[in-house]
Amino acid sequence: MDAAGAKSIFFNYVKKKGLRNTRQREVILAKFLAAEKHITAEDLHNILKKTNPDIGYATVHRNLKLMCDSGLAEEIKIGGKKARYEQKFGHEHHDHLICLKCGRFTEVKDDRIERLQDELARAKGFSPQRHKLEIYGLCRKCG
Amino acid sequence: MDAAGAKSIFFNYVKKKGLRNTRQREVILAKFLAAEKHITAEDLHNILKKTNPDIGYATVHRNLKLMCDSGLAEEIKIGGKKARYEQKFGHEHHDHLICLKCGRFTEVKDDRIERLQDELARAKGFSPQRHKLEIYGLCRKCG
DNA sequence: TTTAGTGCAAAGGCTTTGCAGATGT
DNA sequence: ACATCTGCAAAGCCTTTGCACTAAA
Repeated sequence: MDAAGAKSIFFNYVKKKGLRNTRQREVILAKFLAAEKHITAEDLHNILKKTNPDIGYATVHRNLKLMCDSGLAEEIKIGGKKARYEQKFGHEHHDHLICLKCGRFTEVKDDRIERLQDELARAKGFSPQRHKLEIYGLCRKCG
Repeated sequence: MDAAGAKSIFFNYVKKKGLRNTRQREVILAKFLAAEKHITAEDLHNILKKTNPDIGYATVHRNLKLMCDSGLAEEIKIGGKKARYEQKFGHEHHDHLICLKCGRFTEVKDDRIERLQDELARAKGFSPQRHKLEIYGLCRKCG
């Protein structure tokens, strides 16, 4: 699915909720979709300031939260540092390899692990809904 | 290993680092070891206040950090909320099932998952050191 | 007696909220 | 019109730090 698709998902959600389609909301969404994978609210705000210096930090936060509610974005916090936001749409679930030296993330996924996680949870009488797997270590460059 | 063993690990570390063995340090450690598995700094501070009302919050934080450095404790942050501290000692690595309704944690572990994680990382040229797996869903009671 | 440790309060770092004015619908 | 949205600044929340004093070694 392309950015236009994501846009319509988001604005359908907004409409359904009786919320409004503002100039800021539109540009925040557009820049978010065009941005790198794991962006912070601050980074996004900085990008926005170039073209829309009037947009406030709070508005960026409010809209990122709304994007998460709509299912378009997901908040991830790594190491208790500031939140990062990831596009979920057209972007299937994955886990992260996080380099302890350079801090870069790599996305990975393994169906066998996914399946085992599910089994493991169910074996404990738990109904899994989602999960987060982060593997910390050294990447190829830093190792 | 018992609490006495944990204590000596910690104070050996403290000594080796040229640090000191204070009254506060001793009681913070003792209460931490006696406390529930995933305690927050605030909870620990509250417990301490009962017997040692003079101990400050900052001191609790400072000592929890020291316990982490010594390898005795581990800081875990779940959902970006306040940090929780876990006893690592005599307590092998495990993952967490986290109930979205009641918030309770359950510890789980599966060697097959551990192995696959390792393989997966290495296949990407990554040298894994540690990882964190959190599975969110509903526990038996809340499901 | 020297240097780490402590308690307090203040400062940080990030996120959230209150408010008055602006703006979609 | 009227409720949502926005920008600003202030407040929150938790953690960390600066400082003068206390206390290990």
